[in-house]
Amino acid sequence: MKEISTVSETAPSDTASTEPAFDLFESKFKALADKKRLQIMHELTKHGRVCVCDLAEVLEMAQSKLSYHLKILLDAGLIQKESDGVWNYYWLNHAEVNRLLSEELCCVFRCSSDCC
Amino acid sequence: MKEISTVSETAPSDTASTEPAFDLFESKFKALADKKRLQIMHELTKHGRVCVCDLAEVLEMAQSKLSYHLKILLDAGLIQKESDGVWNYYWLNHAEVNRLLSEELCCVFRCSSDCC
DNA sequence: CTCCTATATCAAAAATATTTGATGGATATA
DNA sequence: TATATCCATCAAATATTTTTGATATAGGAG
Repeated sequence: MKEISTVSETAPSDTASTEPAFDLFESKFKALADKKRLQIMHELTKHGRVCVCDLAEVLEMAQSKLSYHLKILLDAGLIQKESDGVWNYYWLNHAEVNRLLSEELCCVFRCSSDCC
Repeated sequence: MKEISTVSETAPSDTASTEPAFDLFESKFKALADKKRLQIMHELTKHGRVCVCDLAEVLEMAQSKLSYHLKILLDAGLIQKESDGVWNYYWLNHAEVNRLLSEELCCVFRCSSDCC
């Protein structure tokens, strides 16, 4: 063990309770940590409010798989949902996305139009 | 299938080749998608350049596990490394973190001091 | 040289996440 | 009512990640 510790200088009360909500961040980054889901987010960025059947067509993804991934994004609060009869529409939760991601990612996820 | 497609209006050339580098983003978000690794990032945010043995002590994490997670962060380009004799030091790659994450996350990961 | 510490890496086990195909409920349409 | 579409959910099969304990390497101290 190193003798001169640069770590223990912090207050001893610097423990779990005062730490940020890593669980929450973890779930959000987990939701982003998948190429398929990033593609979904990107489609929503480009097209706004899209129904599941159109998404499935554009992304060439099996319906049940798409449903699975949409649920993960929804549970993480990154997208929002609304039903209209038989159709279910999804769109980005821009507030949440902006809260999380840098402006540099705006071309990909943050804005719906030409912000870059 | 819905009759009035709002999707097919985009150019037909709107396919894979013109899409963002989702693979790259995936790997970076994957690296962030773990509570342990977020804790590591947070420690580096707070303390700057830290050696592995100190990190292991603060985080109460087995050495081999810590090594595993550090490697994932390093491979994702989120942290950087330097050896000094037997000791290996790690610190945040602020440029990369800022490129990825919002300013709102600065208290957690982006800045080393009181920027919020 | 010998011993000790710091750290990476490896392989097996355990835990999680994803894919797939099937099923069922809800709504629309004839 | 009968039938078709949209979509969520479920269970089983796969695939990927993480943990764990053991081992290996390299640098310092004596």
